[in-house]
Amino acid sequence: MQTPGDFVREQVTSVRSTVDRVADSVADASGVSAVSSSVGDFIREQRNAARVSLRELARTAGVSNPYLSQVERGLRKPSAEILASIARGLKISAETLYERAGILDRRSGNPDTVAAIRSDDALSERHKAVLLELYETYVREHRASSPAAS
Amino acid sequence: MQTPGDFVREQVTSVRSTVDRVADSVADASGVSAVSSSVGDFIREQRNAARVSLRELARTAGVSNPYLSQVERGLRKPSAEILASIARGLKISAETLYERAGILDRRSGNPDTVAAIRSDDALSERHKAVLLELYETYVREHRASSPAAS
DNA sequence: CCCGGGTGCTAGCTCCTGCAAGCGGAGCGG
DNA sequence: CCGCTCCGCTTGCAGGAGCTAGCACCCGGG
Repeated sequence: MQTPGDFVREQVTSVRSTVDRVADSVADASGVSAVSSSVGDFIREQRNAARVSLRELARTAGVSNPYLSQVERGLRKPSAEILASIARGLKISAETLYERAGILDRRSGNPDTVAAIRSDDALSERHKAVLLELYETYVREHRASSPAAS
Repeated sequence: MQTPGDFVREQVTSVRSTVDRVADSVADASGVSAVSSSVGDFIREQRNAARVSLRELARTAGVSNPYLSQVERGLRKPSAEILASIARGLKISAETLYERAGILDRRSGNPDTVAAIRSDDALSERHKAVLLELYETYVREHRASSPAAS
């Protein structure tokens, strides 16, 4: 029989490829300190953190590369549809970009993520354990890369 | 120019119409009949439910009345900014309109957990993406194994 | 040396959003 | 009947979104 700990490890391993990429961008993110004021800056930051060229992001997002260039530099104000496409290309949530673009107000404060996961009855206990394990790992990484917190 | 009395009356009317609409939608909730396909239909429904004229909504939303007319009839595709203004004028959440407009796909699962992860600033965007992806996978698995959950 | 392919950016165009102006119709007081 | 105000809609236009084509630059290989 498998212990819960083993199961957690197995799950984490199963998403390793994705995590590896994330680890890369986190390692990169240590140098990223500038607070982006506009959406474009934020997009460019995320793109650079992901080590993706402008043209490649344009391709995966289904946008023309000149237009993406102009958006990143703040020369054009992309529509929500384009923002959603870019978010998809960057593998981040559309809400985040909308928020940066000022078309979506920030959601309620800072709820406890751990509590939310623990009390979520759409998850089995084992899945909760996986998510919590991964979550705490990420938080540790984040703290290590941005000591400015607290 | 507007007298203070008019202003008060306007506010009272606004509140009352909101209450009316809530009551309506509650009564409606028993059987959702009118499913609006486009955003415009939904806006018009909400406006009619609020007993507000097109011109008045246009005024409170800060949009021109001809344009609002065209939006409601599906002749124009409003930008997210305009949608946000209209949502404000209708006193409904922007997310709802975005969802109707197809520029925001509401994720599956417990919205509280999703919101918690999204608004957790101890996580990078890419970490959020990983956690959300994993979370959704788990929720789907859970639903598949226990279809009894409503 | 030059060529192919990569990077990001500029020029010019088309299409459509969003607005101001104006239309006909409905209700209401004189 | 006329004049006024509201309703929603149509028209024509300015401006910007988003694209295609092409620019300059850099790098590795023939």
